[in-house]
Amino acid sequence: MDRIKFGAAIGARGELIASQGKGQTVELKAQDIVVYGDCNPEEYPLQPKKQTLEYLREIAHLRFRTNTFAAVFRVRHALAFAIHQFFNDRGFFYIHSPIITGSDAEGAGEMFRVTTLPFDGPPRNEAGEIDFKEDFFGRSTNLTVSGQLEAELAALALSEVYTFGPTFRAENSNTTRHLAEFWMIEPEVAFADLQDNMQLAEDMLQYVIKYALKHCAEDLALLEERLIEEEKSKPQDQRSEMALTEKLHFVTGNEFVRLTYTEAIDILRNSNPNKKGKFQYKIEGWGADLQSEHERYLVEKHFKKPVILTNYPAAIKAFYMRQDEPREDVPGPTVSAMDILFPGIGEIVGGSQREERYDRLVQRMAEMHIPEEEMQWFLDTRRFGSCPHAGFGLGFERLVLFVTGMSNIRDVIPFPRFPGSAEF
RNA sequence: GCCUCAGUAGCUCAGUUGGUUAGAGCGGCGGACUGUUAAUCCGUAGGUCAAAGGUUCAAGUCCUUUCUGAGGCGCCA
Repeated sequence: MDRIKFGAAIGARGELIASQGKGQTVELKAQDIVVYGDCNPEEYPLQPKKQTLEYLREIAHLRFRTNTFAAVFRVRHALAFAIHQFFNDRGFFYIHSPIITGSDAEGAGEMFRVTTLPFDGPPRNEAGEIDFKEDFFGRSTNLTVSGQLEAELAALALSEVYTFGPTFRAENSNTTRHLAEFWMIEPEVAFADLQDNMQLAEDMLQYVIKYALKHCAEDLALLEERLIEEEKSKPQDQRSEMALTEKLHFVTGNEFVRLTYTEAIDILRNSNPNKKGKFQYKIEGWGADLQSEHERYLVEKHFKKPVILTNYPAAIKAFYMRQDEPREDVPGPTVSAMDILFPGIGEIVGGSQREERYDRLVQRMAEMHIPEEEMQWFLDTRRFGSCPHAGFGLGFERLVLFVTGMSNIRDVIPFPRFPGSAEF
């Protein structure tokens, strides 16, 4: 008995009987107990008490053993499984897009270089530049920032596809919702337009959240309890209006609000915080990108539910998004983009109908200085049997963040990678 | 990358306008008790106050730099 300390691994054999204790129905009346692994409590970093998430993050190799993280990772599993099930039920094919990519023209952010060249004295060409022809792949390569372009290639053959894999961004991002290595789901659908795209995203989000509510009830209850405890120490006005499961039911039971960027600007321009100068960035006119504070206002104050914003100004969006027909009531050119904004998380989905018209796409690439010669393989989809299609990217960890009610994205992935940290 | 806040025992924290030997709870160890659920009671050990430098008769407390962590912003999913 002396060896059974907190954290020890034991095996017990005995009779399962009705329990007299509170909060449990059965208990094991042990006949014999084996200690498999001792655990010295003086050295063991975990203790049977509340410990901060920041501290547990520093011992991420042991934090699986806490109730909170065990619950988080079971929910994470359920969500991943539900995503595959959702797409499979709808006839989508799971495509494995490459993790090492030769493309660096996607413009989705800074990339991590993949190389086997030596750092001291790499081979150089006649101009004195590093000669990547000598590198492992015979060219410069990076870790992928998105599987979208490859998914488009597959969609134009298999019609309905999705990717679900690791994604890497070398941005120096220090926030509660960014990681350098994260998992992204990217469906891509042929013959779909922006409306279809929005519907697919909303259906998917509601499906997987319902799945979690149904299959992770105990874990969500534990996480909800944790949140309620945590909020007791916060001032009244910072507490959330809904408990976790109530919030999830609300999202699955209500349609997302859909509005255009232009409509959103009108709402924001006439909003109280804008008139009273409460926004750090005042909304002056049409064309500027929305700041976090603006998105939060729309989602958390104005509509109080998930919001899908569409038809952003072309100037602030990616080259591959489909150009809209000009409209008299819209001040400038727009594209068929959509961002889904969730309370507390911000952007959880970013997508668009794709520009399927070869000439328009090439023209746009030229405007944005995307080297055409490196993108021939992508342009081939538009040269040979192009068709309307649409897709989006869902940040998996942001979804897990929302469903578990955790507040830092570093706590919903087992071993988070972020600037200055790649431990374990 | 920018801004703000924080770093005191294994963990969670208190430490007043700078002023004698730096405190508590939990955890550990020793004992008592026990159908317990974060058990309880008694006793006990445990600290280079993140690091370096400075101001001062005197620094956990003030200043500078560095490191680490958190939050906000930007980049985005």
